[in-house]
Amino acid sequence: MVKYYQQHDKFYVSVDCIVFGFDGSQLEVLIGKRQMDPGRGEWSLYGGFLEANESLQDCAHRTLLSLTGLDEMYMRQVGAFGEVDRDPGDRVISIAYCALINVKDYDDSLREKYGLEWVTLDKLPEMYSDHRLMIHNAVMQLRRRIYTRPLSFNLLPELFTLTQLQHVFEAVLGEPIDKRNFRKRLKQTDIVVQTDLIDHSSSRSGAMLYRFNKEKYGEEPTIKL
Amino acid sequence: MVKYYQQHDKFYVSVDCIVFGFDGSQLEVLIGKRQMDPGRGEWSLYGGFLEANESLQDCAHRTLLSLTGLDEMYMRQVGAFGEVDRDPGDRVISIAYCALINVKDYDDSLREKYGLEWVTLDKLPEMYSDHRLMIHNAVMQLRRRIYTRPLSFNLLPELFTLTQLQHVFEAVLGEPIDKRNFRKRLKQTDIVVQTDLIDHSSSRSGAMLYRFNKEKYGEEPTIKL
DNA sequence: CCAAAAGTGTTCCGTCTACACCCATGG
DNA sequence: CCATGGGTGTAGACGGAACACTTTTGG
Repeated sequence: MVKYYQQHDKFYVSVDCIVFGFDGSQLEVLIGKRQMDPGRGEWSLYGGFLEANESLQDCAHRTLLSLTGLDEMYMRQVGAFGEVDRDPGDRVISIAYCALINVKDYDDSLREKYGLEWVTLDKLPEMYSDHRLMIHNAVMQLRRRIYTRPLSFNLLPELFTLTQLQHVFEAVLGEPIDKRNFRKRLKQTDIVVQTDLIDHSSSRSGAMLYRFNKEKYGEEPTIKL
Repeated sequence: MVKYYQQHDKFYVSVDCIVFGFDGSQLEVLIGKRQMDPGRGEWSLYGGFLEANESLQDCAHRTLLSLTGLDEMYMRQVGAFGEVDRDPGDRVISIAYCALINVKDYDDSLREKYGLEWVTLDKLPEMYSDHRLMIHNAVMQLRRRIYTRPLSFNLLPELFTLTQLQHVFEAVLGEPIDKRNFRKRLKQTDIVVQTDLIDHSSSRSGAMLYRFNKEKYGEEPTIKL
């Protein structure tokens, strides 16, 4: 094979994953203490180096699969980070991806295996490299998109109550939402479907369980909430 | 220096620039026929390979400076593109940046030197690699941001009429806007300042010239238009 | 004098917001 | 029986959309 670009520099390329979960009232991020040098022991996102035969998406997917055991999840590129000295180990270009998962689906033994912790956004520690900026950008992206894309459901179980869904919105946006207005808007879309099941875990009288209307919103379309 | 990441693969990293201009009624992109193999002769964005001592931003800036002769311009990352076979020459990870320039400021001899053409969005030809996708994503980003960030001014001269400004919005959004409503909203912000100059180039009776209120909107803040 | 673009307000309608009470149930 | 969270409707404010005519002046 002809080598066209030989005269140019090559770089390490990595993917860093911002994994968001929801603890019932707040957004959480999965972070761990770095287990390699440099920066061993600093709080860090989980990432991996790009390999020759995989796309950026593939790399993010592979990283997230090993990390969570989950194969299908919401995943989206946040952006590329390329400051010269962003990584103290060597020059690394990193592409940040954010993922949303339902904490209940998450295999906690994997969390322990990798030494990871769920940390709520308001308690984020100082972090390795530019990982804090990555998280910040990911949150901003989430906020912009939550009202127009059906992504909140990725943070919830298959069945959820409307109150839980509202809590997700409040956690992402960082501000309270009026219950009646929220439900009114929901009803105007057909984005959630009522089931005949009732959840008794959080209320004496029980709350209706809903599910996301997957058929109509498969490919991340635009919604209006 | 200790080499921490030696066991990992390295990649060529490039920056591709989507340069938008405005011809008075439509958005245009600066593209050229590729002057190197592979893909020689195909329509392509202008890009450059990342060098060891520069950040992604720096690389985009360097590329745009050599291309346009302009040193300060609106520039923003669109995203990273990393499909395995996206570039027929070799594996290249490319970060797309979009820039907005005022065509009048542009040194046309540079355009000819690099063999570039202004092409309106509705006449985009087939393009090299994934450059069409990059342009598409850049346009979508522009549309999302135009009402909340003061970026339209980058496509116009220092002094402009309100009609010109409206045409920029219409070109970006791809749909007509009501003149009176547009001006009413503009007035509610203090984003433009009227000058006492009159433009006679497009009208018998002349139109007031305005300028962007730079002092208040220096660091790309949020506006509401 | 006429063609062409600039400039200017009002009304209506729909949307968003604020707001409070009853219900059902498990303990 | 009572504490807790679930569920529901309305009125008023606000913002966005639709809409047409007058003015200016260069040719």
